[in-house]
Amino acid sequence: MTLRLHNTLTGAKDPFEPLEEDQVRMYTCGPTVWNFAHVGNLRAFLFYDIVRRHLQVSGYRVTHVMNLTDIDDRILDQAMHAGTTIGEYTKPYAAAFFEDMAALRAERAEQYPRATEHIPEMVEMIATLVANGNAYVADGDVYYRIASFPAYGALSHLDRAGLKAGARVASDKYDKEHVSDFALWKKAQPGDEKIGAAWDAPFGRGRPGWHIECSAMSKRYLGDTLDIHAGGVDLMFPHHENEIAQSEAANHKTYARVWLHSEHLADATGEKMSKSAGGFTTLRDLIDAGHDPLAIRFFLIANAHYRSRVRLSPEALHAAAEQVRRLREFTERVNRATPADSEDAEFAHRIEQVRAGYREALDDDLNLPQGVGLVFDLIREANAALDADRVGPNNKASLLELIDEVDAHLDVMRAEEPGLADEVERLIAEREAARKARDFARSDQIREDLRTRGIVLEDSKDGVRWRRVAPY
RNA sequence: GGCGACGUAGCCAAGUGGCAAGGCAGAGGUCUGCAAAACCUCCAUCCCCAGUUCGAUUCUGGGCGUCGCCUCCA
Repeated sequence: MTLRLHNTLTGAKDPFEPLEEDQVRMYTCGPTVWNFAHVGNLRAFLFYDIVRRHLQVSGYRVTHVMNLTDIDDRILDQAMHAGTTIGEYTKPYAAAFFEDMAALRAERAEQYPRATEHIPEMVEMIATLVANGNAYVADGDVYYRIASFPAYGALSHLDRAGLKAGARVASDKYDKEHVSDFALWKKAQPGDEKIGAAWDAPFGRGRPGWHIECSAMSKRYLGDTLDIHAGGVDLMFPHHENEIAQSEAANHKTYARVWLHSEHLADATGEKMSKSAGGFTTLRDLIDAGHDPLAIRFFLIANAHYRSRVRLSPEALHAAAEQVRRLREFTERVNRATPADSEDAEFAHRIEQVRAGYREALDDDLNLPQGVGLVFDLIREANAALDADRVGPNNKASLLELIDEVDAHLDVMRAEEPGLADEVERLIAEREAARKARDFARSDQIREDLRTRGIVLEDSKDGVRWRRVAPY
């Protein structure tokens, strides 16, 4: 089965075929670094991670570009209030973004271009649009002339009439030909110089509008036509629509062949989590509350399909943590298992069935939740087989291969444990001595002490094992 | 007002025109010094009403409900 992806442009699951046979050019909308990313933002970023990983699993070389928006109205406001430059203001949030991504085990993109470092590319594209008649200068501002691009609205399936009715709050200070014309360049305002938010351009000193950065930077790093462009659903209109209008008018080429949009994360009340509405949750908040980043990763990528809304709740995070624990327990068990003398042919067949089913689920528009369901089925069967000593060397090898294939997406099973503190090892040894002496009061005392510190001991016939859990 | 999505067990969730995956929580059991882990067993007439069909949770229409986009937003 070949990879099929739900393309917003066609509204269907289309077979995926990149322009070049083995190479995928992917552009994804990254964070605006005006604040910490909230968990909803991170869901989208981890969605990109799954796309990227599955493309690699499928044999493609992936060039993935994710932008950092380090100039926009909110950043200007904040820097102004803080009495600093936009560069200084955004620095910690950009750093926090990379920390969050690392904590969530997202693979790094090939490029993370920043808007403020690509002003010349943007100015050049805007100049082209003006020269082509797709944009006009109005008192130092430059606007995109939507009337010049008939295909406008094709992605979001909104027609012009609908847009006009929707443009409610657009009557501002600007002098636009049409209410839904959007800014490519904004004339410098008093105060912009002081915070480092103004650049020279043929149409006057100012700063870029939001949408132009993606068109300019994707062209710079990936060329005129992208294989995949991904983002959250809320970017579909107007952001992605505007990108298409800009890029296709400037380059006269198809901008992106496949558009992928991930659904929102909802807060506990069921409403979309959003920065502007206030009351959003960051990764830091969840970690401070005792949640394991691996569980958060699992929840965000595997609890629900990427195109369905998912609600953040402590219960859901707990369930995810339990699933991660089970996956990791299983991985360790298979790793240390002593193979049986003979193979179980029927079990071998089951492993292959699940491997095939898992691949099919992922190929079917990245249905990770379905794939994971199959894996849990097999884990139960495999545990039973291990209990009965029916897992031969080949069976074991197949299981390990399956684990690797699944972990190529999940990346939670092989994630390393922090080393044991010497003191903890000493306590385990002391408890073993107590148990041998049948001093169970002392032995239970030690186990309980460790438990309160977040370490669980398990006795087995192969010796004592430990693992970390949330302390209580 | 326009466009769109969704409604599956206590909770999360996948899925299909033919007896409804998986996880969490819960109940009982096996194992264990006690636990833990693991395993076994149990736990759903798929929002409502019509229609199409031999047969619908799955298709069509209507209703109710929730949410998203149309405005900065992953």
